[in-house]
Amino acid sequence: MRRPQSAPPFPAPGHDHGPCVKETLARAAEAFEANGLRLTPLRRRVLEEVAASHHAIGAYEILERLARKETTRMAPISVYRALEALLDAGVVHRLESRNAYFACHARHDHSGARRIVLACERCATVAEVAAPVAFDAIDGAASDAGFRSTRALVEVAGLCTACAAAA
Amino acid sequence: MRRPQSAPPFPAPGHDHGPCVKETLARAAEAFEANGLRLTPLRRRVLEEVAASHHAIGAYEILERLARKETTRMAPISVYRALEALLDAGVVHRLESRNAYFACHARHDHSGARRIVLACERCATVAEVAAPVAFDAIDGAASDAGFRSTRALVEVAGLCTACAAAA
DNA sequence: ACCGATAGGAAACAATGTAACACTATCCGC
DNA sequence: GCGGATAGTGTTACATTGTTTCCTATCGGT
Repeated sequence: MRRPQSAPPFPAPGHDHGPCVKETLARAAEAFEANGLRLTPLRRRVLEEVAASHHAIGAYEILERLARKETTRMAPISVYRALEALLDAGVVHRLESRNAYFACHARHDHSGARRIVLACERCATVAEVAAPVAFDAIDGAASDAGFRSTRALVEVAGLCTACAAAA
Repeated sequence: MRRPQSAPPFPAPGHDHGPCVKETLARAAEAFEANGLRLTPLRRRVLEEVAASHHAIGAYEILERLARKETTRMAPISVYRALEALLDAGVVHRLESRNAYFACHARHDHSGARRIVLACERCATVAEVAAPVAFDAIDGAASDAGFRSTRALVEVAGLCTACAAAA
């Protein structure tokens, strides 16, 4: 059975992105609230930049974009601190293989984070999908090797639906 | 069936490391030869540093260790170029989640590279194991999402046999 | 001898990420 | 309301990781 997706992981090319951002911000507010933390203006601005697309974006790119909008240029550390808070809150993830950050566009459980990341090599769009079988197999292989795994990172490069069709 | 390993992926704590290095160097010479390239002194020295342990090591750490041995300090670019050649030859891999490099201590097929990387959080030892089921599951999940995958990166953090026993 | 491919030295730079310290804001218990 | 604890931010400087550019050398084939 081809497990159906409630929402397609890759957004349609010309989709209305407004709701994506809005929902992400709402989830962020919720997540911070739930941990007794605050979605401050700084964190909100950083999150807005990250969530502005379905691409992974570098920390300095965020810095650059905010600087263009805001007349004052903040220090890198400010962006990194905001990113850390957003990562902890689970509303932003890090694409390790590219040292970049992307917004989590779905309301899922991130304790455990057993989701794989798909990154399109052509359009740079990033999506996450659940893959329990894959993680079970990874844990099994690790365990067979006498390894007690605590966290598995899976990042897949390839072509998203639209780019595969275009190619 | 618990697929048996010809050699245990994690070396015994006090194992004789000499043969590991020797075999890795031999495989490197072979791999370069096969591609019409050369295992030059520089590349050999860099490889020796990487292969000196079963840990992942940073490029600048390699630079540092060579500088200590050699009176002359080379430029970072030299190490990076050597590493690139070694990566291409498949005798060194990169631990993406830590921006570090480790020697491949087994003679396996690198076209495709469907192996997962296990990195001990306590002793920093790195090992690779085959996990065809995991990669099949990853490809399946990607494909279900309409993603055509070309390369999957799997890095697992946890505790190796020895460290799990010690903990 | 000459050519193209391979290899590497030197200097500067680019990109990514942190440490240390000072300060303000907010919340909570009394 | 006061005082301490925690959370959040600014500023400066620094650390780590990786690259661009230009030039020189070496090797193998013709």
